Amino acid sequence: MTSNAKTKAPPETPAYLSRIGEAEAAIRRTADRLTQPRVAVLACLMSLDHAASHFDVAQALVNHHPIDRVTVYRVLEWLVEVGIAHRIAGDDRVWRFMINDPTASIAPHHQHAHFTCNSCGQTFCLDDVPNKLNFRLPSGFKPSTVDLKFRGRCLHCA
Amino acid sequence: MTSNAKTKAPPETPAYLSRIGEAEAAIRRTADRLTQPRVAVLACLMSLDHAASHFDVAQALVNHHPIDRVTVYRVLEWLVEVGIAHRIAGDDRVWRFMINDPTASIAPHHQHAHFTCNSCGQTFCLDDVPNKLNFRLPSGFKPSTVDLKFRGRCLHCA
DNA sequence: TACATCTAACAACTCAGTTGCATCTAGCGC
DNA sequence: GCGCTAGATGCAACTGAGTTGTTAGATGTA
Repeated sequence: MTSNAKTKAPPETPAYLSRIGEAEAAIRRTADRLTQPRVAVLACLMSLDHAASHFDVAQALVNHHPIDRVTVYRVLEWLVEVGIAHRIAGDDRVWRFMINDPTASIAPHHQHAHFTCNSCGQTFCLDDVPNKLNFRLPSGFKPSTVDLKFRGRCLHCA
Repeated sequence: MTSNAKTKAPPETPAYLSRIGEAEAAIRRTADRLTQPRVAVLACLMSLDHAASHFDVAQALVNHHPIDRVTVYRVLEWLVEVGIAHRIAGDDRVWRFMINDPTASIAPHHQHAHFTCNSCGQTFCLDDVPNKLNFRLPSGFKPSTVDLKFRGRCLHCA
């Protein structure tokens, strides 16, 4: 990256680079292999406070860790499989991914809440869903998981 | 439809046919045109107690009212636009549609709950979401709508 | 270091949903 | 009842997210 095509310097140190070590440690804790794409994708998710699509991740890594889009899909799927991340179905038919809260690692996200901002479009993960919502299901319905989704304005756009 | 190609009689009167009149009346209440596809699609949705995808609708109508799939998409979108139906984003990246409760026609479905059955895969609409769930959002988040989604076993599969 | 196994990259594919455009028709005026 | 016109339908082609198959390459272990 030279200066001939750009007039002002791009941000040369993306936030996710500082999470590389943390990501490596988390991947080592799984029984699976430590690879560059896994580290980069996980570090990227760790650096965000909101859910990211496969495209967001690939875009964030394109300068320092260019990764094939199929690999991004597979790594994200693997992160969900090993319990490091979870996926969120958006309104635009796009999966978004977010790191699980490590403090809730035993039964991650069986009770879940998300907030999607109508202004910036980002989805945030809200933990601490109470075990008993004051909602009465019709008789005959036996729920096993609950997903609570809010829409409105996030703290950045308020 | 004669008996030469079939050995046993198919169900010749799909449930939606009995809703044709009701559907026509609802469409007349809008300012828009009364067309065969609109009537058929709306009658089909009216005959179901669960949410249907565009494919489900097209499939249900294929014998008596074969409709182009693009038209199904457009009619479903129109039904949402005029407030007769609403759409639900599923976990399989497929939109599903369901009639709005006419008794809640003023502010339809700003507070909404759905139940997706892990066994039969169908999505049901649960009305009567309380105005105040006992859930505290982090400060800075200003919600305008809530969508509560349960997963488990429905009353048919329990 | 050699090897077996798992992973990444590439290409091609599937499928839900969209767009463009020509044709048709519901509803209105006459 | 007839003709006109805005708006709806049907067809074909497209888009874009996500998946699958296969081969080459990287990883961890003996």
